[in-house]
Amino acid sequence: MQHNSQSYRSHCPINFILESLGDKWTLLVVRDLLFKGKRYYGEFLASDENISTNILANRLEKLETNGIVSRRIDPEHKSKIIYSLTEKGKKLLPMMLEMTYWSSQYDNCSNVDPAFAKEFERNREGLIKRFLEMS
Amino acid sequence: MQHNSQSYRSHCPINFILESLGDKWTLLVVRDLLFKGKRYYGEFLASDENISTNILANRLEKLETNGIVSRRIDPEHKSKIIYSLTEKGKKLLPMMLEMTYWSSQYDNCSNVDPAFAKEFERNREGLIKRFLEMS
DNA sequence: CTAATCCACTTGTATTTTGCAAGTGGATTG
DNA sequence: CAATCCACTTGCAAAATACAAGTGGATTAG
Repeated sequence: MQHNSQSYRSHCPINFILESLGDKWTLLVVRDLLFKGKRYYGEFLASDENISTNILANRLEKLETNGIVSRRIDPEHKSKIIYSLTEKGKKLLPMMLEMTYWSSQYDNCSNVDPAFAKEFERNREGLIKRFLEMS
Repeated sequence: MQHNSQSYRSHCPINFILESLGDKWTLLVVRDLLFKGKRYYGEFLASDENISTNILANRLEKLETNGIVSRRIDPEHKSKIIYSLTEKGKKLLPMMLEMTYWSSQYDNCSNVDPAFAKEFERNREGLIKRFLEMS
């Protein structure tokens, strides 16, 4: 499941990120962690896109293997597991915001707050900082 | 193959971009158009990652359907087809540069020029403009 | 103390997508 | 006019995905 340096198709940076995150589900988990404050398996399962439980388990495992997500036991409920983003995971924020901005321009049913696009154009750095403090 | 507004799993912007571009191959084609000046089917086929010809044909079709890539006949060789990015496709550049920057930080075999990361940190807007003029 | 419930998964199976090899058909070149 | 180039298409085996059901340990309710 994990890559060693020889198993990559190439060392192009675009290819590198695609081999870690390039599928239809993985970034939805990152989104839930980054923007929606989700932390539990059951919370990811409950997202609008209806991810299946085996796919979710597999993606969380890959994300942990790749050092993007970490797991720990909830100290208050010892049968629960808390997922969170590592530093490496949090550094995906600027890319995620660019994705959000692009989609807000081209999805005519987008649920992005129109104020976001304006704020992003006007004060991108400030927005990034604010989101980082949140997460 | 194409989406209508009801067929999306959700209207989350991250989900929107994933449904257009979220797989292990599509963005490699965008990369070749954006950064490598490729224009012909055979050039995409020849990339380092070894995309299969049926997958390439399928992804080019989806990209065209989604308005990210356009096709025209090469006026100088009428049996050749030139692929190029639309405006919508070119607007993926900032996201692609964020991906490149992230990978350059975390792939220890990255082939990204170390000067890129420094320039990106120092003068992101200028870099984006320069790349856009190129493409 | 015990039964029911919650939680984070795992398992099984049908369907879909992918990867690989080979082939096609029209335009161009020699 | 035969060979080659180009942009695909086809067939098939292997892998990944979707959906439904089940599991096993910890917590809660009575």
